[in-house]
Amino acid sequence: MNIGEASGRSGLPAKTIRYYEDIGLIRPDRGDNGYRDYGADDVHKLRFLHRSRSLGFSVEECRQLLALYEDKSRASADVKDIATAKLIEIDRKIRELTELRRTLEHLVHACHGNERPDCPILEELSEE
Amino acid sequence: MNIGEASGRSGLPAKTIRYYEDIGLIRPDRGDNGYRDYGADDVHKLRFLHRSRSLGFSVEECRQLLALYEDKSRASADVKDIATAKLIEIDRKIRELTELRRTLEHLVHACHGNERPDCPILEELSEE
DNA sequence: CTTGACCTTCCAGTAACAGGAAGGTTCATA
DNA sequence: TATGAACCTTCCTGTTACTGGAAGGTCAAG
Repeated sequence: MNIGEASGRSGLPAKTIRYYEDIGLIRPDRGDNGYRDYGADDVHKLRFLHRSRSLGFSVEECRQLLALYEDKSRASADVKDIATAKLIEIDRKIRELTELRRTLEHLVHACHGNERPDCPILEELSEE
Repeated sequence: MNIGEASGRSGLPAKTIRYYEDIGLIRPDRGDNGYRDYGADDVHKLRFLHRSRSLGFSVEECRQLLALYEDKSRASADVKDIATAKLIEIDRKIRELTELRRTLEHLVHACHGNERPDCPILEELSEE
């Protein structure tokens, strides 16, 4: 498929997809007309990139995560180490998002009006 | 306190803190010597910025989130709208992180060796 | 066979910092 | 009192991860 369809299916702008090719993240085939030609597996990778980028992982981290998929012989210890480190990082992000959510919900529902600016939530945020 | 201590307490590099001042996110006092002087509430805001940035919110989104704290009369509907939109976004991020975690864990523990590259996880990732 | 919607490369701009130079301030120590 | 380390300041440049736009080739429909 062309880049437009790959863009539509992955959610990434075509510009970004070309950029990811520039920096060597994805290597689509080329048709005789010079157009990029994406397969279903490319779209999977693009989706994955879209997600992990939006979740605060850097492009280099995404490159590592992607390597976990592409490594055919995933037995090596360093690959496992990377994955384990990412798992810890993901858990931390989930915890922080959950806290952020609680804080925000508190602000919206409970803390309306006059009990500011010395709202206890600000204190709460400074913990840990 | 000076910027160094504010940096230590918030986890943000001093460079970043100065940048956030440049773009109008935080307005610390200045001492007679020209040094920036941060209060405890400033540190709270910096912590908050640190977190929300690392979770994939843009600086402009962080500015909105911060406005929720700073808005003394938080009765206005648009502020509530912003907060509600952020809550939805946070929920989505949590869901996606949870999926990413599951995927990664699967890769590390279950999917080792030869069942690739047509691993079912890639199919799974393409859903939704 | 032209029109519009694709696609291409290339170059410039933006966002969100990070590094480093050049210089002022503060504080412990000699 | 002086000197040196460890702070701080502004300013300017560089990097990352895109984004927009120009200039031009391709393709399917009318």
